[in-house]
Formats: sequence, structure tokens, C-alpha cells
Amino acid sequence: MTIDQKAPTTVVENDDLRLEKFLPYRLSVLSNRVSNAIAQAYGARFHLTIPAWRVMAILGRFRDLSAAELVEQTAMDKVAISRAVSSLLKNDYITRSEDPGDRRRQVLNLSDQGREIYARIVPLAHRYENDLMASLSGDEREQLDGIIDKLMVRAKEWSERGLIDE
Amino acid sequence: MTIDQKAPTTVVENDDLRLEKFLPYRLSVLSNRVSNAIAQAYGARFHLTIPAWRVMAILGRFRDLSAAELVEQTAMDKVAISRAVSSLLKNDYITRSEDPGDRRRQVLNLSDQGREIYARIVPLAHRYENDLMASLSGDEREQLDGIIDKLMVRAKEWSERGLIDE
DNA sequence: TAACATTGGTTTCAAATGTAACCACCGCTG
DNA sequence: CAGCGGTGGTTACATTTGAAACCAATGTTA
Repeated sequence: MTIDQKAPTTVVENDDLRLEKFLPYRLSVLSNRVSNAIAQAYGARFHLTIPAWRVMAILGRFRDLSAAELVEQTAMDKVAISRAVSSLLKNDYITRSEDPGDRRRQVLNLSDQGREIYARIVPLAHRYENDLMASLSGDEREQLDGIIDKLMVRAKEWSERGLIDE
Repeated sequence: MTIDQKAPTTVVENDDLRLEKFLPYRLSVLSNRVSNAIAQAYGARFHLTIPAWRVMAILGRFRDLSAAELVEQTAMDKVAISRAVSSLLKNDYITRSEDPGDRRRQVLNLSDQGREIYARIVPLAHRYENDLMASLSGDEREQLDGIIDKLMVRAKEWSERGLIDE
């Protein structure tokens, strides 16, 4: 079994691609595994999908938001929000009322029941996150945040300006 | 603007959840951004979906694989492989032949054309990866690998044994 | 205030994805 | 070699997801 030693700073461009070492691939597998596991946990206990849970997570912290404001906060799109909202309404986890000032706008809030669920999920969520973090060393934990931030910035540029083409 | 100082080692369990700080959420957003950007690049130039490209990436390195072996290598499921394979066949990017020893089994390889495409994509893929990596410091780059590995192990446990329940 | 562009949100339709059923073949057992 | 469980792979169906069209209310301009 060969162990990679520190590669030279200059990055090597191979003729081959090792999928299992390819960052975008690994991110995708990791993120799917994590999301699916959590989705199952939420789904089983509270009949919540991930998008629905995200909406609740935001409404748990901010009151009187509109769907559009949820879009800003969640990086989800209009349609996903609309669907999550309507399913949450069906479960009575949130409430919807008209904005008197603007009759297109709908003001969303957690219902009492929703707030209760929210209060029960938050510790779970923290537990999952801690459990993930627990597998890292202190050093790694400290850097993870910054790493993700930086990658995110770059990825955002990609999706806005298109890839580093031609 | 408040800057977080080193948090105490003991992890704080809040009553609130800051979605934008929540690791599973951030992973998901990051991975989606990256995948979408790349999918678009591949799609536009080579009419390849991500699953199809993954199949090609594996076949570029290993010859005479069966669909089942692709499943092992890619963390994709049977059906996804089957669909990717049939679309790649349609494009003549891969070839399929019967295994004489076992008539259920089909032996897959890149076609000449497929190998050509592969050779053109590999440098692109490396370029995208490098571009991502370039946003990190040397320190961060060095640790990223280990971090993902560790998180992956934990996530895998989750999906196998179910979440750290009750 | 009539016309038009904009915004908030939903609906519709097509494409992507996952699950389960399925078919054909293999290999073992009696 | 009949019967049966297991494997390789595809098909069928239900669900999720995304893009674009859409409806309604607002704001803006002439």
C-alpha cells in the first residue's frame, strides 16, 4: 500500500483521473450521505423533508418572513420554498397571514406546534453536527470552517460567471 | 461585525440553529454549487451527465469492468449505472460485449471516441479541482483530504447503522 | 390614470432519481 | 437434472426536482 508523501507545491496534471481523489466527487458523496441520513431521521420522527426543515430553521430564528426572504436566507429556490411552505401549512407547523401593506406578500411564522417541533429538533441537529465534528482533530476542526467558506466563495463565482472556460 | 474567537473546546448547544453555520447544510450547498457548475460544463461540451462522466472516469482507468464493478467503484447505485451505461452506448462513448464465461455479465470499455473525450475532459477536471484548491492556503490544502476522509467514515456509519438515535 | 415593467408566489410540465419488481442466467443441492 | 436461492442487469412506477409559464398585486412612467 503506497502512502502519498507531501506532493510538491506545483500541482501534477495527470493523464488519469482518480475519481476517489477528486474533490468535487468526494464532496458530492459526502454531502449526499450526510443529508440522506439526516433526512431519514427528520422524516421518521417529524414527517419533515430537508427543505421543510430548512424553512423551519430559518423561521425559528426570524419572525414575519416572506417566502422571498426565505429564498435569500436558504439558497433554495422559489419553487422549493413554495412547496415546503405549503406542506408545512398542511402540518400546521407554520402560519401564514397577509401583509396588510402589500397584498402579494405573505407573512410566515412558526405555529405553536411548529415551535415545539423546532425546539425538539435543534438539539438533535447539534448532536449530529457534533458527532461529525468529533471525528476530527482539534486542528482540523479549527480549519474546516475557513476551508468551506473559501471553497464556497469560489464555487459561487463559478455558478455566477460560469466556469474558468477556454 | 463580530468575529468569533476560538470557541472553548466544550461545544455549546444553543437553543437556536444557525443554518448558515450548520455543517450538513453548508456541505450540501457547497457540493450542489460545485456539481452544478461542472455538470453544466460537461453537458455543454460533451453531452455528458455527471453519472455518465463518472462511469467514463472509471472506465478510463480500468478495462473490462462490469456494471456491478462500476457500482463498487462509484458509490452510485445499480439503476444509475444502468442508465448512464445505456446513454453512453447511445453516444458510442463506450462499448459493451458479453462475457463468454458468464452470459449475464457485460464487459464495458471506453470506445475510441470515448477515450478521446476522456482525454479531453481529464485536464479540464484537474483544472477545476486546482482552481478550487487554489483558494485555500497550503495548510488548509494539506488538511482537507484527511478531513473529508474522516467525515466520510462517520457519515458512512450513519447511513449503515442509522443515526445516533434516542 | 392607462400602459408597462417588476415583484411575490403558484402551477404546470418535463427531466432526473429512487424503489421495487422483474427477467435471465448461474451454481449448488438433492 | 429438477429445484432453488443468489447475481447481473433492466424495466416500470412513483416521487422529487427544476424551468418556464403564469396570475395577481404593485410601482412607475407618461
